Amino acid sequence: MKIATWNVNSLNARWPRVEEFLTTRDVDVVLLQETKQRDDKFPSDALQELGYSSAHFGFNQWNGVAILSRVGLSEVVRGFGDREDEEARCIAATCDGVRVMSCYVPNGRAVDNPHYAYKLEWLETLRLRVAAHPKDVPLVVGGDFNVAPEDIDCYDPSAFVGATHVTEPERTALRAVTDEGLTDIFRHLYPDDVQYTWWDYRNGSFRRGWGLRIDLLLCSPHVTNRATAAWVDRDARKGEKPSDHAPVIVEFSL
DNA sequence: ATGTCCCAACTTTTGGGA
Repeated sequence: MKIATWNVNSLNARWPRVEEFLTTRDVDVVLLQETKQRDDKFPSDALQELGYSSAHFGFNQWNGVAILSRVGLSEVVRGFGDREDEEARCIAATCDGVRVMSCYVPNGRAVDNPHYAYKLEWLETLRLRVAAHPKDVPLVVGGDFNVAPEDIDCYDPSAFVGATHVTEPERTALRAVTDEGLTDIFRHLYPDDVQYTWWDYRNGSFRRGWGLRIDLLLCSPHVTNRATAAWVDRDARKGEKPSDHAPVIVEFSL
């Protein structure tokens, strides 16, 4: 089984690349973030024609998350349901016995911005949802976490002093999620590999190798113990109209 | 530090977000 996560930065703008990905990468489940769509604009029919059932959670031009699956999709839960002004940042479903969650963690914007506190709160809510998950059901929590877990996941930690994505509170909040029994599968399989998943559109960051590894697949032991490989699909960051994020894929034997 | 991209809108340029 192959599960991918990909922040597409607008599904509408990215449709040709998403279609290319689905027809060439042979993935069973895809977790999307930043679809930037309302549910009624989501291309579920076009996805079905490509062989994927889908579920989407989106209110407007911001955020938006989805799950695509060609191995079944049931028990869909949209969002956390924890606040009146909830944003579309989380959706869960069961695909072939694996519970998957597609997460778009708030960016945080700046350490002194209210959005940063919101980011930490959001991660704590995610931790509670993971803690409440039955331990006998395989779980993969994937998405754009907007946190580089360690310095190895940042092209230049000195350039990020005082910036979001690398601060200790963010890393601690992310670690609190994984401490509930999940494993950052890429780092687990390749402890020393330097790989990034996001490069700013500006400054020629991709060409210069200025990236961060902020898109993660957090796996429960059932999946972690059966994982055979994980990789970043850097080719998806190249070519015509790419997202600023590359997909991350995990392969495991059910 | 900021060389881009994407979206909405009292749209053909601007502002917000990343």
